[in-house]
Formats: sequence, C-alpha cells, structure tokens
Amino acid sequence: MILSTQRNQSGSKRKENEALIITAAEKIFADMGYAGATMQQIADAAGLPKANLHYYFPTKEILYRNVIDKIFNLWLEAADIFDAAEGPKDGLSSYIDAKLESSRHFPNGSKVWANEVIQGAPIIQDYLESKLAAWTHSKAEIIEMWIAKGLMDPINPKTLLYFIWSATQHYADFQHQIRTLNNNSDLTEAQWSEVKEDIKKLVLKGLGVEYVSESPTISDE
Amino acid sequence: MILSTQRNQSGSKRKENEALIITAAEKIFADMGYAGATMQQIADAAGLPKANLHYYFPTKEILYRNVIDKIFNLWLEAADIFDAAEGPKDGLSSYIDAKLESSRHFPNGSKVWANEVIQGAPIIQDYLESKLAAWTHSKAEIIEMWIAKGLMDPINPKTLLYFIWSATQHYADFQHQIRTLNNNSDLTEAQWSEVKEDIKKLVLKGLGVEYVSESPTISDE
DNA sequence: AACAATCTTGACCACTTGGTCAAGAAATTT
DNA sequence: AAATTTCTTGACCAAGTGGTCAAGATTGTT
Repeated sequence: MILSTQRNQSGSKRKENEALIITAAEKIFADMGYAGATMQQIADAAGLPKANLHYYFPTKEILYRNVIDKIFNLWLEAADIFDAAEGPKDGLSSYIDAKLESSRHFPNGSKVWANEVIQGAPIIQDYLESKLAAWTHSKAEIIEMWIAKGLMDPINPKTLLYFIWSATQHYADFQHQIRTLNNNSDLTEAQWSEVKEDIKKLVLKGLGVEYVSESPTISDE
Repeated sequence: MILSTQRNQSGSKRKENEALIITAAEKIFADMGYAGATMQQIADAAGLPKANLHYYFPTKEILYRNVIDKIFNLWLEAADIFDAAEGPKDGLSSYIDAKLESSRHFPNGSKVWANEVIQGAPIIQDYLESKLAAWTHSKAEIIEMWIAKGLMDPINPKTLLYFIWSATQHYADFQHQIRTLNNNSDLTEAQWSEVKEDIKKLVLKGLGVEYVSESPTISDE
C-alpha cells in the first residue's frame, strides 16, 4: 500500500509503468510547479524516454490530472477515522495524527495540491466544487453534532477544519522552511512527537475538550 | 502606504514605474507561479510593452526577487506588534489580527511566498537562512519569556509560530478553496470577524490564556 | 534652442518545450 | 512460428519564451 512500484508478476505492464510515472511526476510537480515541470524532467526521474511518457499519458495536463486524482483520494481517505469516532477528543486527535503522518511521509502530494489551489485551481476546479464540497459538508455536520451534544465549545465547523488542515499541511508544504529554521535538518522523531502533542493539545484544549498528554513532558494542572 | 501606485509629482518616473510593474508582477506570479508567469502577461497587466519591463528589470529573476523583497519586508513588519506587547493575550491576538488582515487584503504576497517555499525556495534561500532565521529566533525568545513568567502554557515556540502562520496565511493561500466552499462567494465582513474571533479564541484558550470574546455571539461558561 | 539623459517600443533571435511520428522491439495470441 | 497487439525510442517540429537592440520619443538641463 505504500510502495506501489514493485509489483511485477501478474499486473499488466501498463499499470506498472503508469504508477512509476505518476510517482515521478508527483515529485517533479511538487518541486517545480505545473508550469515549471517539464516532461523531460519527469521522464528522467522515471528513468524512461520522454516519448514513452506520452504513450501512457498523451498530454502533460492529463498526467497532471492523474497525479491530482491520486492525491485527492488519499486526502479523502485520511478522514475515515473522523466518521468512526465517538467524539471530538478521539476524532480530532486521530485526524490530526493522520494528517501529520501524511505530511511527514508523503509531502509531495500536499505540495502539488497547495500549488494548484494557490493558483486558483485552474485544472481541478470541478473537484473542489463536487467532491471536496460534499466531503466538507459531511464533516461539518459531525462537528456540529459534537457541539450540540456539548462535547466541545461552539465554533464554526469550517473554520475548525481549515485550522486543522492548515496546521498539519503546513508541515508538508513548508517543509523546506521548517527544515531551514531547524538548523538545516529534518525534524527528528522526537521533534515530530512533540509537534503532534503540541498541536493536539492546543486544538483540544482550545475547544474546551479535556486532553491528557501521552508523553509526560510536563505535568501541569 | 497602501496604494503606492499614484504618486506623480516629485518622484522619479523610475520609482513610479517600478512600483507599477512590481504590483502587476505580484499578481501574475501569485496566479501562475514563477515558471508559469510570462513577462508578456506581466507587461499586459501593467499596461506596458514587454521591452519596457526589461528596461527596469533586466531579467525575470531580478523582477521576481524584487517582488519577494517587498513581500518579505511586509511579513517582518507585521510582527512589530509582537515585540511591543505586554503578554501573550495582547501580543498573540494582535499578531493574529494583523496576519489575517494581511491575508484578507494582500493575498498575493502570501501566495508568492508560499509558492516559492513549497518549491524549495530555489531563489530566496538566503532570505530564509539569514533574515527569517534571526526573526524567528527573536520571537521565540519572547514566547519563551512569556512561558517562563507563567503567562501561558508551555509549548515549543516554533510550533506555535508555525501554527499561527499556517492558520492565518491559509486564508490567503487557499483563498480560492475557501471561496469555493463558501458558495463561491468571498467571506463577508461578518464571516471575517467570526474567523478572527474563532482563531484567537482557539489559540489563546488552547494556550491557557484567558480570553474574552469581543463579539457576544455566544455567552457560555 | 541645443544638448544630454532617460524612457519607450516594435521587430527580432536563440533556445526550450510539449507533442508527433514512424520504425522497430517485445510480448501475447492464434 | 506466424500474426497481432502492445510497448519503446530517437529524431523531428511548431509554438512560445526570455531577452536584445537600435531607432525614436520625452523629459530635464544649460
């Protein structure tokens, strides 16, 4: 489920190479933006000649759409936890964990998405209007239910969602800046744990949800 | 201080046109990314022939650097409030207000910055390492002092800064997405107020700082 | 008014880019 | 093993790009 590159036997060559190309493209699009990425760079990253890319994906835009498609589905899946949760303490903290893990291990997807949206979603506007809108609405209802039950302070559900998205995706999108401000090193395991704890604590406490820190860093109150 | 475009009299034509071009460039770079923006588009947006741009800014990269320069200085200025503040309640809420105002009224700068950092800051890495690092360090010290004085809960200062940056800049960078999820309308005045209140409340309460809501939307507790 | 400095602009060029194509190599089917 | 489908690839092209340039227009100075 993680490395979908190595699967030779029964699968058709097409599926295999498409996945290889999409992975390469994701990285190049993340690093260079849509316009800045060249088919040649993607081809090199995938270890294939450029003409071969056009065999599988006729145009750059079609390739790009496929990349976005994969990203977006992961995006949606990340929040299944949300639905199954009993209440905000459980649901929000699981969601924050999941989004941070995703930012940590698959930052490219988030970067491509951010790039696209910043530029006004010229290519994936239909996604926003259909799928994302529906998804957001359904999550907002859950949050409203939690508020109605008195499980958390009142807040505009969308504001809360944006809050969590921005806080977590920031660690993917601004990876480079964070790294630079961390003495040019990636965050260590310990630092990632601390970030997770700090964010969950801040959000949950900020919403009036009692939260018990996992790591006994500070015993307060 | 806001519209620096109309100032004819004494100022040299150079200053005037440079400002015009930079403003146009900021918008195009925000909408298209560095590679996606063309000098011709910027020229059209500024109402000048392309060759004229190259008279004032010899290369695209030099123009881009000038845009970044302007943005970055505004970025830094926004946090002067921070230094002058008595404590977190005052300082953080003023900072959040200022950043949200900036996201609301000047989203382009934030977008250009985000685009650049997402792509690994290929052009402005020196800024990050020098100015931004120093700036961050100085703010972190203030936060640590507040913590030491018991004015707020302990938290990693950088995590808190990233938190505020992401939450506020999200409203600029993801403006399009937010608009789409808001029935294709920009946030109203009332919605902006609500966002401000919600974010400040969440952050301050999350940090254990007592906060009294300005607008009596909900009387709880 | 003459001169100098600054600014304006259409035409132009070298180079990169997405995309094409046709010939051939592998793999699959009959 | 012959036929057919799928895949591979170097060479090529039209379009768009950043940047140049030289001739002229404006403005400022003496």
